[in-house]
Amino acid sequence: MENELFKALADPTRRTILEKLAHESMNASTLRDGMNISQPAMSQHLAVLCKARLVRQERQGRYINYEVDPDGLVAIANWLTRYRAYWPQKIDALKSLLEEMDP
Amino acid sequence: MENELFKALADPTRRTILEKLAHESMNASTLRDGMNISQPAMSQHLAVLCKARLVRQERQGRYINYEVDPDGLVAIANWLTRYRAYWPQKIDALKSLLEEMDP
DNA sequence: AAATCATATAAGCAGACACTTATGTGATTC
DNA sequence: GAATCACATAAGTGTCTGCTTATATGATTT
Repeated sequence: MENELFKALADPTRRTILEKLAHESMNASTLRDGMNISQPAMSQHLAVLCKARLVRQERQGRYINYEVDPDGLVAIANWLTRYRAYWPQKIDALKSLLEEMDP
Repeated sequence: MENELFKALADPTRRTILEKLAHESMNASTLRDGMNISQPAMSQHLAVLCKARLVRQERQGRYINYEVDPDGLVAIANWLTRYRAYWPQKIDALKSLLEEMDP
């Protein structure tokens, strides 16, 4: 759902979590390193991100490994397409996005 | 600022306003048509959207005309580029985004 | 210049949200 | 199978947010 997606992204702590996961998948405890946040808080944030399909989990023995879920990102891109008429002529941001993808 | 951007988009009423403006620029009073919302509420929402650079205003005689501001949209696209490694092979959403733009 | 009309601000309130501590669950290891 | 360890849920609290009504601002029109 669209609302869950944007609400999930509205919190800076969750965006930080997402960015960390984009760099490397890891479990919840490792995610906490360097972030001044309690264990339940991290658990709650991850639940919100999972529900928004921005993150997905996969049990890995004793730990649960969290990783970026492309589904949520695609949903944002889809949302952005509604405003394609308003892109400026120079779309550097989109250009770089494209260069990384196979046509 | 990134936080203002996502917080602005986190509210469904504001996303509705943005979508209406994407279809056609208009003033605040016209925007209210069909939306069960008070005049001050609309004014406050527009202020938030303007601050996030998703909407810009331009006085037009007696009215103020509001329109989509590409700056905010580009900022989202920029943010998305951080996760380009996670795009799936089939990127229909992005494809359609590109097809509308001149290379 | 006075009146009018579109928009902005003030003040206050109810609900949502992010955080905490305490406790529960559930898989793994010894 | 009992202990352990990662993670989830419960319950409570302060703050933020979006809404309202009332009032102010500020440009336009007569």
